[in-house]
Amino acid sequence: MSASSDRRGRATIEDVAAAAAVSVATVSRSLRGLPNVAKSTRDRVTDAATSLNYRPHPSASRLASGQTRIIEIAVPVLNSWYFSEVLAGAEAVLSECGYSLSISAVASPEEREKFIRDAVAADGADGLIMVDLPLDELEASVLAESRMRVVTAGVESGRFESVVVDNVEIGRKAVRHLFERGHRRIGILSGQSDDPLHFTVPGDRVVGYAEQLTSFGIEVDPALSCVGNFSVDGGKESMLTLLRLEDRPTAVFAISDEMAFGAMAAVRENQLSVPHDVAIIGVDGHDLSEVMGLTTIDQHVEDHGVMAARRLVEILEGAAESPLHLEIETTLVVRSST
Amino acid sequence: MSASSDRRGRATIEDVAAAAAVSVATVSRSLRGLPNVAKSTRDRVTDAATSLNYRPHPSASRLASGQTRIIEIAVPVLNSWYFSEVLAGAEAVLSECGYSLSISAVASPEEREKFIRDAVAADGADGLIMVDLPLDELEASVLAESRMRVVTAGVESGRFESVVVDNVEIGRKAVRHLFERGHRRIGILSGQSDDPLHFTVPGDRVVGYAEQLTSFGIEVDPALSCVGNFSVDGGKESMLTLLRLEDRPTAVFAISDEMAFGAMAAVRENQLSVPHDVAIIGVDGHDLSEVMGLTTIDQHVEDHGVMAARRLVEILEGAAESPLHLEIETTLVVRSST
DNA sequence: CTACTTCATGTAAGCGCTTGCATATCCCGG
DNA sequence: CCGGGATATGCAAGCGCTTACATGAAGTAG
Repeated sequence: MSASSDRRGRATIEDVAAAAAVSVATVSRSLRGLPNVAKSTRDRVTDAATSLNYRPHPSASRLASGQTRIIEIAVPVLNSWYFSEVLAGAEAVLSECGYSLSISAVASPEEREKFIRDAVAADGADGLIMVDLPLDELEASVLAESRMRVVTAGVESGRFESVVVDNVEIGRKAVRHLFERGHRRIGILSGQSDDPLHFTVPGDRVVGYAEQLTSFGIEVDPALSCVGNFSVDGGKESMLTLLRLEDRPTAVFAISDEMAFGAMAAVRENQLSVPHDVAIIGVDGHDLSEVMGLTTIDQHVEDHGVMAARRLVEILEGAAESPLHLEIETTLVVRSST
Repeated sequence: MSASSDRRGRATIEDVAAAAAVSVATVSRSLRGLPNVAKSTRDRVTDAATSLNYRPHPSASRLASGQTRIIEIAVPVLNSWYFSEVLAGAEAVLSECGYSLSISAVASPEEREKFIRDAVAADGADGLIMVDLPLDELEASVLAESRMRVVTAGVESGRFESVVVDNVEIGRKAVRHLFERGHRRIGILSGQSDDPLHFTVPGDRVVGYAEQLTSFGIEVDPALSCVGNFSVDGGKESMLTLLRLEDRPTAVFAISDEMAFGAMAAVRENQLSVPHDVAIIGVDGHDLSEVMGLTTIDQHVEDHGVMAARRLVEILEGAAESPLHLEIETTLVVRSST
């Protein structure tokens, strides 16, 4: 109505100031809850802001304050059960705390390196959550020197806080469970363990598997170890390979539930039954594991996101930062597949 | 080293200008590829920028230019197969085109309304993709009056471009397929169809189901219709209900693959077999449908995200905007469940 | 050789906020 | 009745860019 709404739609802090008959400084202070504002003034400002449907312009306040209230989150891929759980957990706490979440898919180590350089140089976020993206020395120091606070999830980084699970223990747990069920010939479907800087999770689980077997006095048979690619298909292919063995395993540890699903399908396709002919245990606590009757080691994935986000917010709001590694407990959920 | 790197880490446009011995205006023009810059100058500037590892400060250039190169994407939930596929598709094209992706989970109509008001008032993005979030009249006009360009996915909005599938046709297709397989008593597992402003997809699929049955001269039996909640568990529960019927269906149309998975589990739990006792068809083209042997109507979900993002970018780069509804074809994939 | 174009570059005014500092007001004890 | 410390508010200088406009340097035609 009045002359204030000239600039198509958006009300600025000046409009509010005019409406409340105060200076823009007072509006800024009032709206952000800073001290030394008279109650009556603050009310007047709040009313004016409300009636104008005013929101501070994000870019302007970011530029002026140097804080963006944006959190970047980088994941290897988006369309995967695991990462969308993490994302969901992180989003819930971040939006609750008034942060925006900006996501990027960072598939390869090259992309990762570029992502980090760009992110740091552009300086567009207050914080960064790296999910299952191991950092090399250079990347870590580039990040450490930036204004951004960093929390990693899924992998430890040494220089930043992280939320992790004990993947070695997961491997042990799985073997222990199968051993208790009477299995002695235990196979494993793992992920690609080639590049330690690409993805360390599979390696650790394999280590735990081998460790526990050894401590049970069982020799680790390389023939029983198959490398899939963390996918349903990968699990299926690998399982088919194992089934073709003369002396095939009586139980199989799939290092992810999705691989386990593939494995179950492979077993059934061979007219064999789970768990009678082959017992299968997975890792994740995937939505579908219950309905599939899959025994799994639940790693409470959504909590990874929740914890990482929570910790990052704490750090940003001033909590002491210590390169501590928050460990999420895993729980064995026994179902009909073992 | 030199006096330029005073401001902890970040190089500003002034540093670049100084290094290249030109004005900041020239740096800006050079780096953004604007015309009227001598080749030699542009090279000098580019070199300086590279060696300083300079990136324009996002907030500053956003404030000055009025463009953010941020796209908001709102989905009902993040941890769902469907939405993470959409997200993955959108992210791929947006990052390719140099946009950042900011995500929000918007669960209820109330949150949706708040989300829209905030987004418009804050004016923090150039564009917005609303996935499976129907807009009421007021919301649509609030959005229409904003600076943001909007594309919807999953639902048509009338006022904005959208990418959709023909959900009625999906219902028909499913019934047609089951009919051709000889089934006459066909049940349906649908989602909650109560609130048309909450989610319209289930309703349309039910309509197609009913339509096709009718046109085959089969009366629609309300007893064969069960409302789940788009989840595996929902599908399982609903299926159990149907199985308890005296005259149970010989085939069931689950309006999502995840519900179909639940249904398959329910059937097996009753010592019955799929497809012998009950045939099941789903919708989605879920990653696991192949391994589960589920017949499904693939709706190429990732493409929804790709198309929505692509169209939004086109609009932002100046393409004519027409409230057209880009329709993604669906394809029946027959497997062992029918 | 001059007048008029073009093209290249610089100048400076914002963009809408935040925030350090200055100013004004009020209340209290002496 | 006055000085001084709180408390409340305003002033104005940025934050790091973009961009309209002014200026300068060449080139071109008459």
